[in-house]
Amino acid sequence: MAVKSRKYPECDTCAVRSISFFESVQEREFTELAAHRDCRHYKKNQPVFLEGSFPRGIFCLNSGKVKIFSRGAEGKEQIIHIARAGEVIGFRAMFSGDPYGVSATTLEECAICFLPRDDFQQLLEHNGTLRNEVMKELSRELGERVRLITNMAQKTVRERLAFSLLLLHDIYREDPINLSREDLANLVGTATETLIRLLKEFKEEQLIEVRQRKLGLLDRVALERIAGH
Amino acid sequence: MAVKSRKYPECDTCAVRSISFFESVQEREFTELAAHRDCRHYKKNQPVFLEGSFPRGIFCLNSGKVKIFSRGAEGKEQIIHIARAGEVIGFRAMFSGDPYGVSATTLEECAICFLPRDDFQQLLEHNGTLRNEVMKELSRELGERVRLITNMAQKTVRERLAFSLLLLHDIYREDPINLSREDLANLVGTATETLIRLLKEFKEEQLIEVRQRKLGLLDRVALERIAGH
DNA sequence: CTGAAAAAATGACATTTGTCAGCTTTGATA
DNA sequence: TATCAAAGCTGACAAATGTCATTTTTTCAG
Repeated sequence: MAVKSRKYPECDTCAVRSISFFESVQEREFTELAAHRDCRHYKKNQPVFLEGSFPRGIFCLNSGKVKIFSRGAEGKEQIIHIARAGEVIGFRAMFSGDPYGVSATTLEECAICFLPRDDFQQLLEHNGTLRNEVMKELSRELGERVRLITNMAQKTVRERLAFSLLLLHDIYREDPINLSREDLANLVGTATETLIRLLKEFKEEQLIEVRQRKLGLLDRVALERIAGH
Repeated sequence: MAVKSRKYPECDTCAVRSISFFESVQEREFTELAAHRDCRHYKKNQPVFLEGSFPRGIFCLNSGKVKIFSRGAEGKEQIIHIARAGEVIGFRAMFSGDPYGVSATTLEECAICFLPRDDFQQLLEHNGTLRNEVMKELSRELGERVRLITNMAQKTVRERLAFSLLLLHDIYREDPINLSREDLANLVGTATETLIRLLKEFKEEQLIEVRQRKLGLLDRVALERIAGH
C-alpha cells in the first residue's frame, strides 16, 4: 500500500507546476491547494487508481513514472501512456462522470500528491485560464490518441517498436529506458516473445544497446526512418 | 464544392440540439447563434475540413454522415469515427490551437452548419454549463479512443470487424450500413481484400446479410460474442 | 444503351505474428 | 549462499494477414 511520508515534496517546487496545466495557477491559489493535498510515496508496481472505480480527485506525479493502461479481453494490459514527473493524471474521468476507463500503476518508486475532486473543481470554476489549459490538454491528448490508433492499425510491429522507443526516449531522457519486456510488449501491442525477438534484431542492427535489461538508443535517425516519422 | 442552399434547416429544430453538447444552450442564446451560422449542402464524398489546416469554427451536422479520419504512412486513411446527424465536429483542434489532426469527408449528402470560432468561444465564455458539457464530451471521446487503441492492438481482424459492425449499427440505426468496402476496411484497420473475405464468412455464417452492397445485421448476439464486448 | 472506370471479389502466395513448450538467467530472500 | 520464482530468451510451428495479379460486377457519364 501507499505510504504517507513525512518528507514529501513542496508544491511550489514541484515539477507539476512547470509541465502541466497547473502552470497557469497563481502562487496564492497554489498555496491554498497545497493545504488540501495528500502526498504519498509509492513503491514500484503499486496501483494508483483502478479501471472501473470512481475518481475522487486527481493525482500529481511529483517523481517517478506511472503506466496508464486499459485491459482488453482476457485482461491483457494495453499501455496507453507513460506519465513522467510533473504530469497530472486521472482527471479525464472526473469530467465525464464515468468510472475510470484506465488503470494507473507505478513503474518505479514515486511521490504522488492527491488533490480532492471538490478542491480541483472549485479551482476550475474560478480560474478561466486553468479551464482553457485543461481543455487544451484534453484536446492535445485526443490528438495523440488518434495518432496511436492509426499506428496500431497500420504499422507493423517492427515499426511500432521503433516508434515506441523514440517515444520512451522522450520520457526517460538521459536515463536508459527501464521497462520490463512484458510492459514494452503491452505498449507496442504485441506478444512478449515477438517483442524480444525484435529487440534482438534492433540490437544486431546497432540501433539500440542493452545493458542490464535497460535500453539505450544508438541510432535515433535510423529508428525514426523505421517508425515512419 | 459545398453549395449554399436557400432551404437550409432551422437551428431550433436541428438534431444538433438534442444529441450534442448544445443541449445546454438556452433558446435565446441559440437564436443569436443562428444568425451567425452558415449552412451548406454537401454532396457525397466532399471534404468538410482537412488534416493540417487551421480551424476557423465548428461544424454542426444537420443531416447525413461524415467520416473522420487521419492518414498514416503512404496516406492510407484510418477512420477514427463516423459522425451522424446531430453531432458537432471539428471542435477539438480549436482548443488545442493546433491544426486539424484529422480530416472530415461526407459519406452521403449532408446539410452542415458552420459556426465561426469567435461566436463559439464567446458562447463558451458566458455559459458554464456548456463548458462543462464540452469538457465532458472531450473526456468521453478520450475514453472511446482508449477502447479503440486497445481493440486495434489486441483483437484480431475478425473480432474488430464484428465490433465495427455493431458500432455502425448504432450509427445507421434502422438503415442498412452503407459503406464502401474500402471505407469499412479503413475503419476496421485491415486490407480491403481481407475485409471482403471476412464479410463473406460472416454472410455464410448468417451473421449479416448483404443487399446491393449494403449490410444488415442478422445475429447481433453472435456478433457481440465475436467482438468480445 | 454503351463503354469506360471504379468497386468488388477471388486466387495464389509470402510474410508476419502469435502460441506453446521448454530452457536460461536474474534477483530476491530465507 | 542456496533456493525458488519471475523474467528473459529460444525454437518450432500454425494461423492470420497482407500483397499482387486477375476477373467480375456495378456505376455512371455521354
